[in-house]
Amino acid sequence: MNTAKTLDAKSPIPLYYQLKEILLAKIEEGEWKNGTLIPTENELIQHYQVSRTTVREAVNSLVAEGKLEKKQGRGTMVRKPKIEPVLGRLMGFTERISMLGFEPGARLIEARVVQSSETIKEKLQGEADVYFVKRVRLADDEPISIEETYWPLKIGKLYEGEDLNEIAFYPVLEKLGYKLSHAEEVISSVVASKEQAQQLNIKSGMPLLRIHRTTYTAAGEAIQYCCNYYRSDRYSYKVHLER
Amino acid sequence: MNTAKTLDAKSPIPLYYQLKEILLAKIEEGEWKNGTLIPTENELIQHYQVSRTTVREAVNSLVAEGKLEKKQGRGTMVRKPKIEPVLGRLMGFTERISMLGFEPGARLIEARVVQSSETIKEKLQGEADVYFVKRVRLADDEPISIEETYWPLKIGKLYEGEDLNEIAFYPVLEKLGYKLSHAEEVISSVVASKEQAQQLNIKSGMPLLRIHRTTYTAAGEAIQYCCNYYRSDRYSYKVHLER
DNA sequence: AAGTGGTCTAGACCACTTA
DNA sequence: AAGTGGTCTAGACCACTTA
Repeated sequence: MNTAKTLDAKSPIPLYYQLKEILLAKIEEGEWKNGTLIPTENELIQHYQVSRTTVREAVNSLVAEGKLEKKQGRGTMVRKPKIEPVLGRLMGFTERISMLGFEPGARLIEARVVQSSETIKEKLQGEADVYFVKRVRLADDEPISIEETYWPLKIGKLYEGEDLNEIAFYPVLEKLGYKLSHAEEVISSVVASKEQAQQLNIKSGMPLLRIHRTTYTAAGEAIQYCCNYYRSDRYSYKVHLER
Repeated sequence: MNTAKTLDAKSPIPLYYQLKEILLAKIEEGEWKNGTLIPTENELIQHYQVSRTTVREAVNSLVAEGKLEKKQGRGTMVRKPKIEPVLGRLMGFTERISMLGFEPGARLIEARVVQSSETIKEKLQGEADVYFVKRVRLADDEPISIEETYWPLKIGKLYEGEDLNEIAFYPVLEKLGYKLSHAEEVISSVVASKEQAQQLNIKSGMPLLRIHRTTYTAAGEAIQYCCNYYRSDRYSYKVHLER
């Protein structure tokens, strides 16, 4: 039990920070399980031989990070992993649909190099030619959306040889070391064309949610532009707003 | 200068919190300008006759909220207002449209007490009757959306006597001390009914962006449920996602 | 060198939860 | 009644910034 690391008072690293790291390790390594109470302030004071202020500083910063939760009179608890803050998180179709509890799928319509339109050029910061992939996306084998993606050629190359009826784009990129950072989306409403209706197995004239997305790497480079058309009867878009 | 409020040691409100509110007021009322240094910890200790711990607790919580910024050896500064994080911010139509550079407006269609449907009951946490307001919203005198809002009766009462062809809801609530906290939205796509098309001055069958919003107060109470139908040719919804 | 915030101690009384 | 975290005091030494 008392394998506990001790704090180094001579270190330039503040005591509260050393303690915080120790507590964090116990949480992440599962020594302290979700929902259980951690030792009380007095126990931590005794154990690590520091003042209450120091203990509180360590614990409070973990509370601020959402790792711990304090209740006056009761104790300090390891926080159950929050219900994934799903909203506002950049995800691909595969990831999103899996998370919603469906089996993701794809049906390739076409994949080829095309000339950039003006829009594409603007979004992808001037690429003359781009790699275009068009797929119907499925959830539990039912068509949910039409996905039209445009990639800079150097990215497109990475997908050659991959089975476009199968792959999810983002995991491939991340495995190759690309760091996705954020995306901007513009959402609007359109009615299904005859072709779209057929591909989505709905009647033409039905409303579709159209989502344009531009995705950026951590370096600030636009790495993807896509246009997705979602069946509005099977998919809705959720947003969380803060005042 | 020394019109400063003093702290009430006998109040059940903690000293650090009283102090925090005082500091916050000085920032928001502009007594302390953006980018200037606020009094030092020692000055605050002297002035308010509290311990350093208490001062630090007040200041640190404002630092956590982004209102202040500390620099060791230099002092504590009022933080310049961030480049408005417009996306993801809960705003009413009036605020949003103004920000986009248009003149907001409204045309009242109806306002009355109605029985709650099952949906409304669920969203507004069980209210039996609700105050319903339906308006067409305008930007530069052009119809942009149809706004159907449902309010708990006690909130609805606040709008009686107000000119519903004029008012923006949120500012009224906030002036009355209601603290809006956040909202959840569900976005989908629909086609305009004949009536909607007429109200929005478009053809029926045109696509509309439908946005359901449930708004919550800081107390966690659902204070508004609304359903907005936006012309998709004049309005699009922007979202920022983080990986 | 003087002044700032950063870290830390030892102690006190309190409100709240649980047994 | 005992134990928890919440608030608060008075004091100390430190690293960093500025003059």
